[in-house]
Amino acid sequence: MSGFSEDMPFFDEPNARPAAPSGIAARAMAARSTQNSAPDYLKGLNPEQRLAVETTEGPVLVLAGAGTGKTRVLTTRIAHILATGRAFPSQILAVTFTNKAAREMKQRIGLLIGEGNVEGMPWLGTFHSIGVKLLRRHAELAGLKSDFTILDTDDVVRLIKQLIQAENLDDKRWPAKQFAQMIDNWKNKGLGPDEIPEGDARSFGNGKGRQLYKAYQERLQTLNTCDFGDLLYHPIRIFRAYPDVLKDYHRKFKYILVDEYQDTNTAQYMWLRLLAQRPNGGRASASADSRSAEGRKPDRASEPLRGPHGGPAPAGAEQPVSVNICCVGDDDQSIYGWRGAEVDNILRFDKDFPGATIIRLERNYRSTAHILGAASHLIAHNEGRFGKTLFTDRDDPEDDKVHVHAAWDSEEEARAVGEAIEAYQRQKHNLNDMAILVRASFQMRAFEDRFITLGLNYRVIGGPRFYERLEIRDALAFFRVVSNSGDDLAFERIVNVPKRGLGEATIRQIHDTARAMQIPMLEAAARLAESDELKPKPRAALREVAANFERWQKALETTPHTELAETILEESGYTDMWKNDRSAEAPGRLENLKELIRSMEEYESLRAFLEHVALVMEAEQGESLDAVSIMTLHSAKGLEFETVFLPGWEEGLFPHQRALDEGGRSGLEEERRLAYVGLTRAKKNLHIWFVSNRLIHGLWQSTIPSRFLDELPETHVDVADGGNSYGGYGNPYGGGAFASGRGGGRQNPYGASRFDNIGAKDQGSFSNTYATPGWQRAQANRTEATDRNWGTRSGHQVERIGYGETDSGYGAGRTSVKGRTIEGELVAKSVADTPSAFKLGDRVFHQKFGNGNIAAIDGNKLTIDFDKAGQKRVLDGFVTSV
DNA sequence: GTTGGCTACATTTTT
DNA sequence: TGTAGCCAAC
Repeated sequence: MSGFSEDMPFFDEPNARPAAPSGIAARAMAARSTQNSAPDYLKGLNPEQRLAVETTEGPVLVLAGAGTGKTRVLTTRIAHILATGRAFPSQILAVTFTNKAAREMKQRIGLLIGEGNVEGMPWLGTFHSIGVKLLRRHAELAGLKSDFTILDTDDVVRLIKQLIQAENLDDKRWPAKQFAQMIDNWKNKGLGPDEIPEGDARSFGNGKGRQLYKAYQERLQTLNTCDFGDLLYHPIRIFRAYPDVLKDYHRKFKYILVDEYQDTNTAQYMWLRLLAQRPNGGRASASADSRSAEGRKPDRASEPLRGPHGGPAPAGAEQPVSVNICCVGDDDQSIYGWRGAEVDNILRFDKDFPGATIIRLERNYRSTAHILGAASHLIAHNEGRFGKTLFTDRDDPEDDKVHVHAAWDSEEEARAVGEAIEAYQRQKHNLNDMAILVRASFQMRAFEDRFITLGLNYRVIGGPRFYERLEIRDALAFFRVVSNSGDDLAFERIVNVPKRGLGEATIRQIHDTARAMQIPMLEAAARLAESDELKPKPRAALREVAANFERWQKALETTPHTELAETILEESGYTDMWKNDRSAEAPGRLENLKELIRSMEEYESLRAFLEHVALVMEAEQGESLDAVSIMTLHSAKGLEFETVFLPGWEEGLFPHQRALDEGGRSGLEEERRLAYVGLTRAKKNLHIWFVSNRLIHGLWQSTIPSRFLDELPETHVDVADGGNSYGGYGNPYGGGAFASGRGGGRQNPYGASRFDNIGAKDQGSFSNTYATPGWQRAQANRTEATDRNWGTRSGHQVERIGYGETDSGYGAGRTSVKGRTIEGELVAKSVADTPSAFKLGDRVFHQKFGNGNIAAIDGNKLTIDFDKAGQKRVLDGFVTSV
């Protein structure tokens, strides 16, 4: 039943501690016992870090502030467990959130313990990759075969769309994408179709939500596939339904480590608890030093699994005891609440794992005292946190304060940031050491434009990835069908690629046949090709397709997979299709296909490769180029840079209006944590910017400085760009003007911000950048540079890490302006319906663009021909009659 | 099967 | 304002 395979030798291991491993570990132990001095790997740890490493038994929560050596603690802890012979590698489970983190840990552990020296590695990976590993072993318990494939989000949406249509629902009214999101949310909470709240079920598809969810799960099963959520959800269900399976894992894993615990969602939490909590008296807790038993409080002990449907722990009435679980995280860096992460998981750790040791890492090795001071002061405005105060011994009077700058609008902001970067560059700073971290991706555009004109190398990180490119998906679809002929979604994607004259009608017919006979579409296609139900042309085409796949599937056993992959792309006519394509992207796509084949070499089989692609969506990129990084604050988590620029600190953008509207106070707190993450990325230099005018949805809006600026402590901040009255530092951090209630209706309740007047000095300088040659060149260049993933223009290089050809939308910003105060006036009303007080041809004045004549009026939106700035659309509230 | 015009929408994103 | 996605028309 348990289906353990050969690489789990521990079943024969004695119950007692394993014999000490060989190699470095043994030497470490020897060194320890003979000289009574710490082994090498412990050297250089501070006392808290060392405590976190050496407290191996019982539940431990390490609250690791930004830059306090979190990864080091985790990896050293693993090394320590191994070196002291507490466990074999295979008895350690280490979970991370991202592949990047997993990779980094693997590397570091390899360095610490010497790769060749230990038999096997710990189970180290992302929740999802470990989920796959588990699920492959017990696939049959989830109604799958062990060679199941993993669908990507695109497939999921297409599948759901089919189901919605099959239910005769209007797929416009009930968007598949939305439902996919709902399913994902449910799975993130560990909810199956029968467990979702009635309200949820009713809210979609004329009350057919539950039915659709069920149909979806059934469909996945017949296709022998999983979605991402299933990788967590199935193991949880298996653990619950088959206690003996779970028990095997209880015996297996003696030590569990979790990275970024603040980001766990409910499902991940359940998964962890199932693995970590075991029946009392079980031998699994034998190694515990009894701390966990002693300190147990009654409250949660009888409630083994929290959550709406957290059934009883498999062990029944026995009191659960947790293993040696060590979670590392930082509640102040929890920024993924919007996708289901529960900060609460970390805040409640000591209740969930009674008797937990909590260790704080507060000594920061990254940033200057000014940066830390600013960050700490800001984050202190949040309630509901463990409370940590980062400190550093560093005390260099040369260190710069945190700079706050004002700019008139986003262009000026980009220009000024560009200048600052060039200034640093002149002081021999590397571009690689600088980063611009934005709240929303639409902000990136201004910087890109500017840097292209300047010829400044930059690198955009984030966005759609390698595997999401059209040609990669197509190629993978071919491979998937070869690997799993039941993968109808992949089949549908490529039956008619390249074009073979198989239109909708034929595909429908294949579909229907497949459904009727309960066979995969590929097989149905093969049968149809042999029948006379089709017209000669599609029939011949199908016959060829079927013959191709049959041949490739046979070849799978005999041909090396890279070779086969190449053959498939050749024989299917796919490569030719792009070779014959004259469009600009075609060569790049062929290049990507080559890259794909090349990357397959590292994997031992086609299946292994497909799994890798499904789980690891990032394209690994060399960073040979010296370039400024531009990315969102979210993707900056975990990174550090010498110099950091944080533009766009304005109300509505940061904190984002939507976070405020939808998340209320907790939304605001998450935004604040995001700000904290941003601040703490900087090692030495930190520059924050805000503008007074921003173009949002094509309209110029006046903005007010972010409340977060007022939350920065005066002592560590230097407000740059002098020359104007900032109204002194009156009411610096406005004592909780917004600390109560959820945002309140009005946006600027702390009116007396010390930043209110900054930027005003620019009034009257109608910098007409649009008309400059520079701007126009930037426009022209932009298209060219962004069309390719790698644009090389006259020595200037642009790198897009993870960006595919779909340059996913710049347009973004704020959805609604309701309730938003602009220059002291509530705009909501005027946006809605108040007709403009102006007439066509009126002469008006605008702060940014100067004088002009009204060319068109659309409600309160005016199109104005400005004398200098050309035609612009602005809200009527921003112009005055002349 | 492609193309153009229309509409809806515009935060963050991993796996 | 920009764009993606969809449908109707060639």
